[in-house]
Amino acid sequence: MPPAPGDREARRKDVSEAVWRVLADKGFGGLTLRSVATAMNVSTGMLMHYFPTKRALIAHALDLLEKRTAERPRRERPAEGLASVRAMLLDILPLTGDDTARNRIWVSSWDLALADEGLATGQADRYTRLRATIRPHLEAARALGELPTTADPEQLAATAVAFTHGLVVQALFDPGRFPEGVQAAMLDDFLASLGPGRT
Amino acid sequence: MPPAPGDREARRKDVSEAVWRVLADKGFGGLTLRSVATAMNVSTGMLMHYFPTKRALIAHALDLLEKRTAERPRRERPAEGLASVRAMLLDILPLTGDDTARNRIWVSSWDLALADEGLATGQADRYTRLRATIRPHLEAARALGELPTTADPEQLAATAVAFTHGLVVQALFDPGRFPEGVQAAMLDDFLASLGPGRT
DNA sequence: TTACGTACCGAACGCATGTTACGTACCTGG
DNA sequence: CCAGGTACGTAACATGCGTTCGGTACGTAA
Repeated sequence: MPPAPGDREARRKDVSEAVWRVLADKGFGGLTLRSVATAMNVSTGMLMHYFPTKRALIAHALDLLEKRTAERPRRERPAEGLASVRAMLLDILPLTGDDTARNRIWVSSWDLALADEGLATGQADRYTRLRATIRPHLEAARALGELPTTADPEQLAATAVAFTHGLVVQALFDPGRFPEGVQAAMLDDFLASLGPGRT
Repeated sequence: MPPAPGDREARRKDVSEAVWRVLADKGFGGLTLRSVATAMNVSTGMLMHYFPTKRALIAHALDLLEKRTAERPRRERPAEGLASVRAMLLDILPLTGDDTARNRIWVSSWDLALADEGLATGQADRYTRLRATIRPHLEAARALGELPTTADPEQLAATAVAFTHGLVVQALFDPGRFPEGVQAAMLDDFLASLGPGRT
């Protein structure tokens, strides 16, 4: 029997940490077995014990990205409606260092995803799920009178996601111009513009 | 003297075409001297005659991307104000095959740009210029009463760019869900929501 | 104890990459 | 005509990559 049955998951966690560090400052283009190995001061052969091929490592990196995104600390959800949408989008924006790293890695993964059909549909599904998560809150907002009665929640969800991720990209490239306050103000103005009150 | 002084630029144009083809379906991660060479049925040595190093080839690819973006066919600009902004943003969205390829290559370049400080500031500057191009039209729109008098043109330009590029990314990954009509409708609704009329 | 399977290292392999060197064809200037 | 420089192609080079292989240490099972 294996000498340390519980260590295996612990080791994989160590590898995950090293993969994350590499991705955060080199991106997927700089993700290599040796870079990960030297980042945790082990040999490449050790990596192969836990991830038999590089595809497996990349798959693990993407899983890790999705997992860390799902398990990131989130704001409490305030009252239903646009306030909830605001909290969800604030949780996406690169306001803290961790958020910045996570977003940076997501953007980096797009190069890979666009070149691989399987990864591309995975990313498309992820967007679909994100819109589906936001949509009920927009429906609630409409019911509360925070949106025009003619508003299309599905389309608005796509618009909100578009605004948010477009802001993410601009903020990643020019963090000095998009500090936390600016991002929050842009989000608030964007959400306010969705409100009813026009002819 | 060189045997064909005018051919040099013609040859570089051929190389550009091959580089473009490679980028369009492999991205920057798949841009290699041999992939370009085989894409135009020549040897790698021939490439080195025109681009002595790979950095030069990458720099040329980025220049090409910027040039093709700048020189792409554009809609006529209608009346000043939001209608002009609409035309500018429509010119960005991936509505045609060429637009899709161009946007795909831009997104692919972000992985490279985020890992290289020089390229990152270049991309940041590009965004600054794009916002600066849109901003005067937003000021005109405000003067025309198409925007609230309290509107901040610089911030609105950033918001419009964010919405547009966020939509670009979603559309690239899920073109079936974002056909031309959907993208245009989203843009129109987004611009309409900026209008005055609220308390 | 022995036997065995796991964990891991270090070195090597095969391959693709960027780059360089050498050779040849060709056009141009004298 | 010839001399020389340019435009390639061919072949080799060194490097870094993913992957494989033998070997050692160790803990468990019998």
